[in-house]
Amino acid sequence: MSIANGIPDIVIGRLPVYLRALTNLAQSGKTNTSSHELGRRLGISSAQIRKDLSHFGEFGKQGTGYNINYLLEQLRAILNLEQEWRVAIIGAGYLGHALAHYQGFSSRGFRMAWVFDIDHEMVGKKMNGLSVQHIDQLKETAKQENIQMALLAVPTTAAQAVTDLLVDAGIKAILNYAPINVEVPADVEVRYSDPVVQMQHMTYYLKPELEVLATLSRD
Amino acid sequence: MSIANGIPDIVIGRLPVYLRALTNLAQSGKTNTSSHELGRRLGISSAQIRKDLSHFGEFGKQGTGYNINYLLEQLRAILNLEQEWRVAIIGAGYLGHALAHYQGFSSRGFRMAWVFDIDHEMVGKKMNGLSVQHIDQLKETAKQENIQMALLAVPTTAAQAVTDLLVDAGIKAILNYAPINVEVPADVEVRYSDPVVQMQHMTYYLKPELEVLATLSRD
DNA sequence: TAGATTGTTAATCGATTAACAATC
DNA sequence: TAGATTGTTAATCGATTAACAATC
Repeated sequence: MSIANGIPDIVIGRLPVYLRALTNLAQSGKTNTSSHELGRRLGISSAQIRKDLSHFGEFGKQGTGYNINYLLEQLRAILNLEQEWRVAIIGAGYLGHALAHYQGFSSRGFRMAWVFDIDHEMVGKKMNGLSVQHIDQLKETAKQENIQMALLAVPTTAAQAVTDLLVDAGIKAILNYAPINVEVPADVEVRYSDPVVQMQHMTYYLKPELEVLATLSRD
Repeated sequence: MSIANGIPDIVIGRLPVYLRALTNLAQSGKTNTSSHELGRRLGISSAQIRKDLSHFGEFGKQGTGYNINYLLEQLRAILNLEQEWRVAIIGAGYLGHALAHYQGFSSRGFRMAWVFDIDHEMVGKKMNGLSVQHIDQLKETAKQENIQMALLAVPTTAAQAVTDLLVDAGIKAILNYAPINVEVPADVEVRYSDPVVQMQHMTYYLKPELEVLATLSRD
């Protein structure tokens, strides 16, 4: 995570969530909303939403709230989503396959048109119309096609080594699906997507089963 | 997210990350570590790690740090991971397919042995050996098999309706992969996994391309 | 013993919330 | 106008960090 240039990273992290909620509201036919309505939908306070937005300007009107399309435009500009970002999928396994077929990227600012794998057997195979390339070609392709981001969907054991290749290829943002923390230079963004971390977060709040083990451990 | 019973939710959220890092350290053959080493790996301060752990007890020794296996055991106990949690995959599309084939669940406390879909055409098909069931069977199966958690991998348009079915079936924790905030009763945990939200968080920090549009918008 | 590292306290830092004047 | 809602300030609340006595 970058050191935020004045604006807290936790605020930046909420903007895509606002963007998503506003998009959903717009699709349901609404043209206006308020910090209260948005907050209710997201389970956060209206004050927090207004405060977050106030870091970037004034986007609403007293009495009537926010024009959804206008606020969407502004959020897209803030998040640098006025351009299309080019993203490589690294790893042509089941997860890479699912990512290559996911329909939700292009409408939200991302072009996923490249798949790489280290296995020569996979090279040339098609994934949703995309031809799998060998990872050795990454650097050249990344430069040519101006790829700045990668989704890392390789086995845990390969994650750090492949990350090093991504960095060497000039990739500046990595979403890592492998359950391991990778090291990168300070100018490279890394975020993590590990379902088990999220699931284990939830089990803390769940009622454990009553079972023999529980009884035994009471001694 | 639950209201934490005294212990901040943000602390709970870091425990699975500690658990993961410690597991990786153990696998690399180490038996001991320190808050400094762990912090360096995770990019957080050693003080924060010690403070987080201090909410639950004393797990280390002055001078020598932490026994990795002991700390792993303690963290598993805190996160209710001494039992195996049973988890249903909802949606037999590409993502459901990838989840059904993912090898990383069982070793970390989760048994993924059930796949449901709303499409009758999918019912009976096999996914990594699992027979896809119709969503109408969810409630009965969930009770019988004591399923408490679900991974929601259905289209956005179906997410809320299917969530209602999950809640009705007694599911108490949902990891939602659809890019929409769903409403649930207060006793149900929901967390989100939306790659685009993470990617849009990163684009904020990336240098936008220089392009004609950028020049024009400077006026 | 000397060095290392814990657990904890107090201080600092930062984020959230409540409240309200401004104004649509 | 009356009602609604913004943007912002100040107060509150909470999280992080620095420092260190205790002790392995």
